[in-house]
Amino acid sequence: MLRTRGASKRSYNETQLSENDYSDATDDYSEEEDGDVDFGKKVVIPKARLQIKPIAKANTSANINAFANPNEESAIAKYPSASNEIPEDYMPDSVSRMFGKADFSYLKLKPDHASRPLWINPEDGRIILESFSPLAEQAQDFLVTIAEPISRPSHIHEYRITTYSLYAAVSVGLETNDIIAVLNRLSKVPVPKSIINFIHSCTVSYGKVKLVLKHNRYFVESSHAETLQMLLKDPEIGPLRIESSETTTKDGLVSSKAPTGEGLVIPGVKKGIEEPTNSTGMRINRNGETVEDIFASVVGNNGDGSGGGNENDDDDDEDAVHSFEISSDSVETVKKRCQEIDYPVLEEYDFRNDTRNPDLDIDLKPSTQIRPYQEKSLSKMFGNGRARSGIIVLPCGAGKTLVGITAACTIRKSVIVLCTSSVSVMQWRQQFLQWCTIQPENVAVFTSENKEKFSGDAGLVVSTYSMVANTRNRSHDSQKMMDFLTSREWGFIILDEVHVVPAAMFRRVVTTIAAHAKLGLTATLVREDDKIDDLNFLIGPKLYEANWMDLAQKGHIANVQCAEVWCPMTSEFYQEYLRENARKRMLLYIMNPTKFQACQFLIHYHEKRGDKIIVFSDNVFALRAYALKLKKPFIFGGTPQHERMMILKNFQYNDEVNTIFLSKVGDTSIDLPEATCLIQISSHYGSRRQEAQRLGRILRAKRRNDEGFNAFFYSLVSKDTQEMYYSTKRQAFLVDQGYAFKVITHLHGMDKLPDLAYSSTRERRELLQEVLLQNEDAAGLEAGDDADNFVGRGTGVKKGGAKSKAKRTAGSLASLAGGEDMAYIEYNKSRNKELKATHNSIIQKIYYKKKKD
DNA sequence: CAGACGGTAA
DNA sequence: TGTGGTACCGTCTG
Repeated sequence: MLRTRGASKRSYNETQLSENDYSDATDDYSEEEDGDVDFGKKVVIPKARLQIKPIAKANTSANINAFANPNEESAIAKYPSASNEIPEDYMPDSVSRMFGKADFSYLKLKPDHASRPLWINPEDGRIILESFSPLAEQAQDFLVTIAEPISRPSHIHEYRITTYSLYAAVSVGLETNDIIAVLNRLSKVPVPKSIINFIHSCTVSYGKVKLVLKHNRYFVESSHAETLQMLLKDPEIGPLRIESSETTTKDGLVSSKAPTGEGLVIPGVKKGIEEPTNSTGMRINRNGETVEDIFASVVGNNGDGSGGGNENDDDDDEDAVHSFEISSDSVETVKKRCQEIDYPVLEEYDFRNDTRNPDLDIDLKPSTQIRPYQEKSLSKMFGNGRARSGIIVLPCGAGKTLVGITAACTIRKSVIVLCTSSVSVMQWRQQFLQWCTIQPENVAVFTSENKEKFSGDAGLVVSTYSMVANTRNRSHDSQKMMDFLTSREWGFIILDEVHVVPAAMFRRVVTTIAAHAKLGLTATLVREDDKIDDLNFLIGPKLYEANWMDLAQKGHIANVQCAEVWCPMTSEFYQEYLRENARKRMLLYIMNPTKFQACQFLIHYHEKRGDKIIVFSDNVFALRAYALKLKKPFIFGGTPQHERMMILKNFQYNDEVNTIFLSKVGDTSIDLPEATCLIQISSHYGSRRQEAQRLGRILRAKRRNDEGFNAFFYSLVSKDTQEMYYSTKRQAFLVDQGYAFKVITHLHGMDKLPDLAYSSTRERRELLQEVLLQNEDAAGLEAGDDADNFVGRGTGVKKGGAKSKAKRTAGSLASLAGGEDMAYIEYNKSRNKELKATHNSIIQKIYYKKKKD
């Protein structure tokens, strides 16, 4: 039943598209590269492109239709049925939706199109970037500013212009005409009218309305009085205005002088790293350095300081600022409404001219240096000399914390940091003390066990979302601390793991804490619900998003080989699987003996190489079963804190503990030591964020660059089960980031592994009985009953073991039969090909086994 | 310190 | 095509 359902969702035609199309398309370009092409030459779109799915629903408030949400399309691939073979054309769907149903053949190519890297789809604002173009890097910088990255595999990147992305572009200082000019410059075809209109209609109203905090009160501000009048006539916003005691003009608005400011230096920027011309450290001017760079390289230097004065676009009105007050309770509503009516609210903090709030004595230590991409993200934030509120997206291990700390050192006002767990609270505190000069007495931690204020009139508070968002009874100390937090004005708030903020309770923190500037940090700006867009008005636009592949190539994060291992169900298990209901099925496919064996094999394999391995299982029963059987330590929710610490310490330093098993605790809230190999045994439910977060656990393993890949990520899935469906969904985020997932259908040598578990029918029967029994009285299972006395048992753990880092041994492959260890097919062929050419990894030595002749 | 509770993610 | 059952967190209480 399952099989037919899977099969009916997608046709092979669609999945087949990506690879073929790339090469076709590339050929098209190179054919015309000779230069003497007619302006009128038609674009030839290979037939396959024309029959892809219709584009999904139109985005709300988009002026041109069909701004599709990529996530709406189901990512169900067709899986082969009972046989062990994979069809040759099996392919996941990261880019298959690229061209939509559009036929571009009516578009006229520019004569020199070959040297221009962009295609623009006139119908939905999708932009395709040829990432092999010499201009690709600059084009990417530009695109990431004005458009949303949708999918960035190796050769072709897909972006989309949306109302949000344009909002972000304007808020980092780009102007309508700049956007269009650069776009036109980069595009192979003239920018379509529809797109120009869209950009115009979106951007004219952007940046006109601001929200400012004064004396702990909120004001909606604009240099255009008529804009505010318009807002006040809005049925939702109008009633929310509160009468200010200040003298108001006859139109009900308060007027004051507009602030000015220039010449800001971000600390920590190493002189002359990226731009040798820049000898005085990076000075950021009103236009934003990065943007200008793009203009210079792409548009040429004709701009005579192009785009100057983009902030206050109507010069005549520049000096006067009008405003009306709203209560803190209505801030969210007002911002939401403004976003809806295409007047998104800009939040900027002119911290250098803020004399009312006391300065915080904080600076980066001289030894602290930030990386180019960290600097780039910060230049988006401080591009006009003020602090813009918004979100910075960096992969795990890329130094988000340091970005936050540097921002705090730039603003130099009281700062509050919110985290999801108390472990990260301590980490933030520690990192602040490590990287910058803040004094410990100026740092306060606010959690259930620590409620001390800082001394002095400015300081740093680190706390958790639940502490601040709590609506229930507070302890006395907690209430006092909370009063302290709400009674004062904060210069800056850092929201760690900002993707949690849209949650119903957590979102209130952004208004209960009155902060001038807000910075959201996350690795994965995705949620499985539709709340992620709310961040646009809760926090602000996405200011910067790093490309994982870029960072990996530049050695900032690890280069990870991802693989999905297909484990056939044993016949006994599959029979039961078909019989059981959804809940029991889950346990059956997780406890599938073949999967267990695959796990055992991979652990064995990677331990021999000297890898440090983390095995993830969402399911606690399976976690324990696997770990106990393999005699490895495990940590789950019920594991007491000191035991966790002990296991992690051993994992980190003890040569004999190279594998640990983790439940969902490992996703967040555990400070994991470096690992180089990750195996997921239970990965049901399609959480892209969880998948990315787990992969993030091995991204720090970047120094050991001995074989091209520094780290390995395996997902074990039981074949022909529900798991296959979820697995594809989960991978979507990583595939969009450009990761290639290989499918491994057979682990050669697995059956020859000594002590292979469940190799006899009897053992498998017993396991099945156990699983079925477990199912029956699941209620009777006391979570964690014998976990306590497990630690270290049977693993040969020597407590406080020898301090030595993992070593890689290269020789292990030879010991494996024939060198053809696994059979695989490739998910993302182009990416894999690339890697194959330069690297000599394990999986490479493995080849795709075709059908037996 | 356990246990109740409410929160989150999917 | 949506909701749900599970694992986990943090906080407060006695």
